[in-house]
Amino acid sequence: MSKLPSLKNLSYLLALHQEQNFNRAAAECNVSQSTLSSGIQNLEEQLDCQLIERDHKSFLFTALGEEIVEKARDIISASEELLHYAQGQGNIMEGPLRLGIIPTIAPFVIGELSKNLQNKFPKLLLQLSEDTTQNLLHRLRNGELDILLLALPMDIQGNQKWILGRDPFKLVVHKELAETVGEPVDYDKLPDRSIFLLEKEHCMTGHAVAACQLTDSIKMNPFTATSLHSLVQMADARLGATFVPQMAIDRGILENTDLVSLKPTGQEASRDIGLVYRPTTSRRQTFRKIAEEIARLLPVNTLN
Amino acid sequence: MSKLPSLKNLSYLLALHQEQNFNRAAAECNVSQSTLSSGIQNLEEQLDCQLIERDHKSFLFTALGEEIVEKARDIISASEELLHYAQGQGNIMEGPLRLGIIPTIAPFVIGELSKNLQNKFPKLLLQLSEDTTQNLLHRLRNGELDILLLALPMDIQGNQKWILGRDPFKLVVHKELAETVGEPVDYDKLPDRSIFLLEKEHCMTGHAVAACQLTDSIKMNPFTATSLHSLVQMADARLGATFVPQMAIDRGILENTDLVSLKPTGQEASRDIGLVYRPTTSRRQTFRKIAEEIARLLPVNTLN
DNA sequence: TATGATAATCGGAAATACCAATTAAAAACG
DNA sequence: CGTTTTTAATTGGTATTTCCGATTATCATA
Repeated sequence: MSKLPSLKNLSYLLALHQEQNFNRAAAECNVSQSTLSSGIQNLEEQLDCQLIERDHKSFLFTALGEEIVEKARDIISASEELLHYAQGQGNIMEGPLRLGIIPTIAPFVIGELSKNLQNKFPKLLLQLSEDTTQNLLHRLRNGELDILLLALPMDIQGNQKWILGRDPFKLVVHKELAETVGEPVDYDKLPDRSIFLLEKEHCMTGHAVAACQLTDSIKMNPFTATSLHSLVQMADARLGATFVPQMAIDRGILENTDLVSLKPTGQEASRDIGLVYRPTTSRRQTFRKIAEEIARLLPVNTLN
Repeated sequence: MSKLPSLKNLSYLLALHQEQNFNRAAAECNVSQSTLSSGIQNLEEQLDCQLIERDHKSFLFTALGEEIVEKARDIISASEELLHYAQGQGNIMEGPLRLGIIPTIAPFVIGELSKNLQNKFPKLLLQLSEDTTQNLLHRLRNGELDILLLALPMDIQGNQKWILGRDPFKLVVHKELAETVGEPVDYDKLPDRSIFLLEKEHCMTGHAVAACQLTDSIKMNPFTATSLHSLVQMADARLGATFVPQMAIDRGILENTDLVSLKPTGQEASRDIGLVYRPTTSRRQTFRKIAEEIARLLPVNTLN
């Protein structure tokens, strides 16, 4: 049997893939350019295949090379995890944990979550990152993040998930409008173009429209906001109505406003909140404990 | 950041864990005993923890050591998989595939299966292994096998599964007895102690009893057989009745006998057939293709 | 045509991996 | 009870590997 590739060479390959440049990749690995260059050649020899196509100045990863990079990433991160696990004497709730959260969830959980985790697992180093679902999934794949807190349903590609709980949507209107709309909401009683939503980059827009059975698009205003807090301000200024998730209301987003929240049309007008991770992770147990902590903070906890 | 452990040292650790002896482990790795010894010490130093307790003659793996072994196994096998994948130029249906099958499934699928796989994937090297569910699960965990074909429901521990299809149970009796029993079967019409089953090591016994709603244990004969073929022979000799899975009948297990098969009591008197694999595998795509091939051979294919 | 950037190559130095032989300690045996 | 066998650790020396700095070759571009 031929010799296994060395982790060192695999990490050279990853650095090269990330930097797309031998010098920078070498610097990244704290080795000389010549070392990295021969490391890659060495690897190609051992694997008996071409990983990069060289055209005498620059280079390109081959299709096979890209696939090897994917696999190498898993191996390197599993090795890092082993190292970290051993050095922590088997304590799984120790060291860095990189958690990505979408903007329509983050502000309403990170306060409580980081406080609780700090108390229960003082050696855990929570590193939060707020971004859109698509960017987060990309960064999870890259190994830049460990787990994601997302709203579902959603195409999570090759990843795995746990559904932690449910977060109902509420229609938020100025209190002087509440009477005319009724409860559950009759959208027909709202003026045309009076419902404001977030930019389409935010998955909440789609989730809210689907969950609340808001099919009549004439009711929607073409202006889109970039944050829930903006939407609330607009509603408070009597520009119209909007949807707000229950968890935001629980954390007081409507305080100091003249807004009221109404139950929207639709039996279960809600989004699911889930934790997403790579299927190849070796930290399921750690993630599970994080899942339990987050689930306790949700309006409806459905983690089994 | 401290240096990653080398794959070489991790493989020394695995060999030591398997052999529980430095000399044999060293031989296994084709290195001298001193090399392996210092390799392990090296690893302990790098990981900054004690992996084995030495008592001046023998040694014992520490709890942490055992856990590190588990993780190391995943890393080594992922690396082997990467190597193999690269050397096969990305062809996932190439090289050895170690498949474990329980004895109440194996004889009825391996013929067709290996023929079909041979045709479709001539470079695939199928290595079959027949054993009980418990032993197979143990060997899967050890990395000795890649995937298992089992009957479900079953505690598959930390592993993952695909349900491939359903396999109905039939009550098999001598044709002269068929009239008196009726269809669907009325167990009360059978003499006491007239139902023969397999040894309790075979999961089929439990599955058949549960699925066919055979609660009245007085009907069962305390003698237990070691194979379905024995059971059939006993039924043919008019010693009693027995349960046989549809897939066995489809493959002609009742040919050249005077037996008939009857539909047992119970709406869906059947077992599920599933493929089980380690959650940390990197060969899902390969396994999926195997799953499709197997599913086509089952009485009821439910693979989505 | 010169300049700068890039990746590959080469030769020597440093680090390491490895082995054979030896030691130390305990277990098995007579 | 002493001898032999088995086991893992240690030691010292050798072979191998890894790594770097310097150099070369190639191309882009100024």
